[in-house]
This record gives sequence, structure tokens and C-alpha cells, in this order.
Amino acid sequence: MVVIARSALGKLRGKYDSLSTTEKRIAQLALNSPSTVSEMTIRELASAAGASTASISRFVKRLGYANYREFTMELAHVVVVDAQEGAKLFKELGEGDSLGVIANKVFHSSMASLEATNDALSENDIARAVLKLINAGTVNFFGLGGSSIAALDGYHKFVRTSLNVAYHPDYDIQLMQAAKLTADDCAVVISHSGKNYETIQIVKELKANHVPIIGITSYSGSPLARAATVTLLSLTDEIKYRSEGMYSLISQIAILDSLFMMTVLRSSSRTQPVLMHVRDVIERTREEP
Amino acid sequence: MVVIARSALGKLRGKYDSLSTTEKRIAQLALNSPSTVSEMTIRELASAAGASTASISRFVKRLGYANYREFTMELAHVVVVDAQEGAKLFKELGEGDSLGVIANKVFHSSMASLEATNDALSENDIARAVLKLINAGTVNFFGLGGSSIAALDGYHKFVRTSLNVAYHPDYDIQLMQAAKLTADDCAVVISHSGKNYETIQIVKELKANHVPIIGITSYSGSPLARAATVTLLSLTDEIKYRSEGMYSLISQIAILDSLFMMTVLRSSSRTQPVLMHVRDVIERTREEP
DNA sequence: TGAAAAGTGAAACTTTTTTACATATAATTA
DNA sequence: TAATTATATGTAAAAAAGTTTCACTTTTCA
Repeated sequence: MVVIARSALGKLRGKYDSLSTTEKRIAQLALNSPSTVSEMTIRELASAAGASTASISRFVKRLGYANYREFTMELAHVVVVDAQEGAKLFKELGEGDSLGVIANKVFHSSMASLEATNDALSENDIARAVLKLINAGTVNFFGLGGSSIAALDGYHKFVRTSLNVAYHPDYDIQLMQAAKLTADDCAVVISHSGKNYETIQIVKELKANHVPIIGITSYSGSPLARAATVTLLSLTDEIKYRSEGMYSLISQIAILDSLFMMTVLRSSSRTQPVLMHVRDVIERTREEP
Repeated sequence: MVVIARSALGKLRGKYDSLSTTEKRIAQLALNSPSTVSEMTIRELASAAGASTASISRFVKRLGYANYREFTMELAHVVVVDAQEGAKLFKELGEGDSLGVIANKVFHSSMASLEATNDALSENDIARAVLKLINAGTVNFFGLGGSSIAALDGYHKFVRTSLNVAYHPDYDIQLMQAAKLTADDCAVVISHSGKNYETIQIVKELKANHVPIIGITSYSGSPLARAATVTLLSLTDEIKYRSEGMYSLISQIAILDSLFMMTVLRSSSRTQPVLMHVRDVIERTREEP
């Protein structure tokens, strides 16, 4: 027969009535403040309950534990479970938050953003994007302002592959670069809002040259999303931050990570040697040269 | 001050690198199967780890526990938490993986990295870092290679605050910049390995000038971590990737996000107006000018 | 009411954990 | 490179924690 294990508190309540006076006192303590008791030694509990250590020892065995330590361990479990049930959802960041709380909120928001972004990715779109990348003559990253960081990251990643990649932080150069591309190349355009004026100028230039565009943006209705050949959405957690664009960066980067890994794995035999070589170079720069 | 306790696994990961060989063996056991270890006596663990009971005792104290029992107790906590989140283990990426699977793995690894990083952050360290930032004459970001992206991101974020920030991608300029700083300034040095030769040169220069250093690295035992005034660990999921440093970027950025939010919220009245203003400027560049 | 049963604490005993000490090994410095 | 210092680790003794025995008390119930 399968017996569902009761929690420590359950056992205590269940057997409470069959306990002796001294043992009831002990049980009472454990029921009232399991967390405190879980941290006590057998002596401490004995003195707190006005009983002898021997009584405690017998008491826990009566409850079905092999020894005192097992008992305190289960009590601790109870505490954790309780604490977790009490954990509430994360709200907006407030000025009263302690540093630990702020860190938790930031991290969990980032994680939620990643989850949302991952959920929203369609395999179909990804496949189209990867194909464009693999077959492109040159892969060009475009991003301005906050998104320039993601674009730079994309460049850093893909430069390790056998693909020909290009990126320049300056807007004018990006625009000129866009003018030079053809339908055989591929452009990765990153913009949180998808409607930044300069970015759209670049997109127009690319469109004029029939360059395939992989757009990474947070808004599916934005000009960038509408103009792109393939749109990959970098979603952010619904939580409102003082500076919203900030949190799509991590999602943008994760999308680039994915594209990178896919590119590497897909064109494996072609890319692997280059990747290895680049990694070796990096390794060599560590410590004394 | 209320200190948010790090989880046992967080502490383990955080200090892992600075442990001795024997202690690493012990940590490994605890990381691999916390539930088993949590039920072991010190003798059992000692024999399982091929160490003496004395080593175990010292080991737990180094992690910050008062005694062995406290350690096993916390490990038990972890078990409960882990079990509740449901196991979501991902293996190494394989060439046979479909695109959807690759995306899932990448995203979940990033999320796991964020979780581990968050876990390993101690409120104490964060507080010290934020204080250094807020009171610094100028805040300077240093990062080379892959970490230059995180450094640039840090610059982008903090430039919105009322703090004076600086960053330049070029190594020589970074080095010169480091030479100009004083004890009144603050340096944020980012390096995945924490031992890149050029980065260490910068660190030495900073040390010579007594500049407070906030180090962001993945290895607690690295030269950067040892030299830094405050070290914040950007952990990565244990899963092995073809290109390991790649995945600490997201953790690095999340740490910077946290520092940014804290700085903003802490020095609220001083920062808020600037932040608003910068945001307005950004807003104005959207759509037709 | 009085024998058996159950409850209890003191103390002996066992096990577990910590600390002190000695030795080996690595790192540092003169 | 030798000397010195710091670090790492195990052995063993001390301390602490936990369990069991046993004698004594209280309760139960025929």
C-alpha cells in the first residue's frame, strides 16, 4: 500500500492527542515555530520544552523519525514550502526596495523576457532567417543607439564563423554600407521600437536594393517589422520599467545567440574549423602573452 | 541591514573557483546531488569525497556556515526549491537538433545562467558596488574582446544617469584612461575569464592608482576577482558550449542592469531628472524628425 | 489497593562534529 | 636557488550532540 508521506506538521497534528503531557509540550513548540525548532539542538529543545533530551529523542522516534536530525530536517522543509507559497509576484520596482529585491526583480524580469521571446519564435521564421544567413555573400548588422550593442554583439559572434560579416557603429557608415549591398547579401537590422528614424532610413535603402532583411524588434506592427523579410520578436516582460528599451537587449542577444548556434550547427563542416581557429586565438591572449 | 541569504548552491558556485582541490571534490558532490549530501553525516560525506572530516568541517565554514548541520540544512532547502521548479535539464547542443530545439536550449541555458548569477550575488557585495558607483567622481568601464560589449552596454546605461561615465573600445586608450584615474573614481572591469592579459594590465594600473574596482567575471579565483574591490560573479550554466564565454554576456548585462536600477533608485532625486531628459531625447529621434 | 504499564530524567554511553597539532606542499622572497 | 612563509590536509584528541539504560514516579485498571 502506498502511504502518502505527511509533512512534519501533519504528523505532529495527527499524533498530538496520543502524546503524553511532556511530549505535547514539545509538539506545541514545534507546531508554533517550526523554523526556530528546526535549528535547535536536542539539548536546546529539551530545555525550551522543560523536558530531558531523552524525552525528545523518544518523542521523535514515536513520530516515526529515525533520529533527531531527520526530524529537524523535515521541519525545515515545512518552513521552505511555506515561505515559497507566500512568495508573491513581482511588481514594479519601487524606491523602497532593498538591493537584494531589486536584483531579484531585474533578474526575474529578464528571465521572463527570455521565456516570452522564446515562446514567440516560430521555427519557420527561424529557418528562413538561418537560410538567408548561411547563403549570404556578406552578413551586415545594423543597429543604432541602444540596439547598437546588440548589433555589435551579433558581429562579435558571427565573426567567428566562416561567414563574411560587417558592422560599423556610425550611422552614416551604416547607411553607406546599406547602399552597397545586393540581393545576394543579408542584413540583420535591430531596433527595439522598430521605428527609429535613422534605422528606417537604412531599411529603406536596403529595400531599394532588394537586400533580404532579418528584423529584430519588439513591435510586430512597427515599420521595421513590416519591411523585414523575416521578423524575430524580442519581447520584454510586461512589467513597466522606468526605461523600457533596456530590457529587450537581453532578448535581442538571446535571439542572436540562437541564430549563431544554428548557423554553426547547420553549416557545421564549413564553420567548425574557423570557429576553432578563432577560439584558439582568443585563448592565446590570456595570461602572459 | 537585511541580508538576503544566498542559496547553498549559489554559495557553492560562487566560491567554487577559490576552493582547493579537495574542497572542489566536496563541492562537486554537493552540487551534483544536494539531496543525498544533505542527508549524510560528516563522516559519510568525508569518505564519499575522499577527504577527512576535518576538511569537510573547514569547508563548510569557508562557505560561511556556522557548522556542518547548518550546511546540510541549507542543502535540504535547495532540494525542496529545485524539486518544486521541476527539472529542466538540457544537454549539450547536438548537430541533429531541430532549429526549435536549439532555440529552446539556448534560451533555457541563458535563463539558467541568469538564475545562477542571481543566486550567487550577495547583497553585501552589491551594496558596496553601488556605493562606490554613486560616490565616484567618474565611472569608467573597461572590457576587451567579447566583454567590450558588456562594457559598452554599461556605458550606454549609465550615461543616462547623472554620473560621469567613460568608456572607449580601444585597449591603449583604456589603459591611458586607467592611468588617469584616482581613488575618488570608480572602475568597472568586465572580463569573462578574469585573466585576459590586457585586462590585467589595466587592473594593475588601476591598483597602482588605488582606484576602486568593481570586477565582473565568471571565475572567483581569477586575477581580476582577486584584485577587485568588489567582485560580482557572472555565472554560466554548466552545460558545455562550443564557445563558452558567449553565454556569460547575458549574465554580465543583467548584473549591469541591476547596478543601473539600484543606482537610479538609490540616488533617485539626483538621477531622475537626467534620466527623464535622456529618455525624451531618445523619444524625439523616433519616426520622422 | 496493588501489580503492571507508561512516563520521565540522570547519567552512561555512542556517535558526530570541531579543534589542535603535525606534516606536506606550494608560493614567495631574499 | 635556498630559505621562509603561507596553504592544504590528515590524525587524533576534545567537545558537542544524540541515544540508551536504568532507577524512580505516576498512572491505569483488574
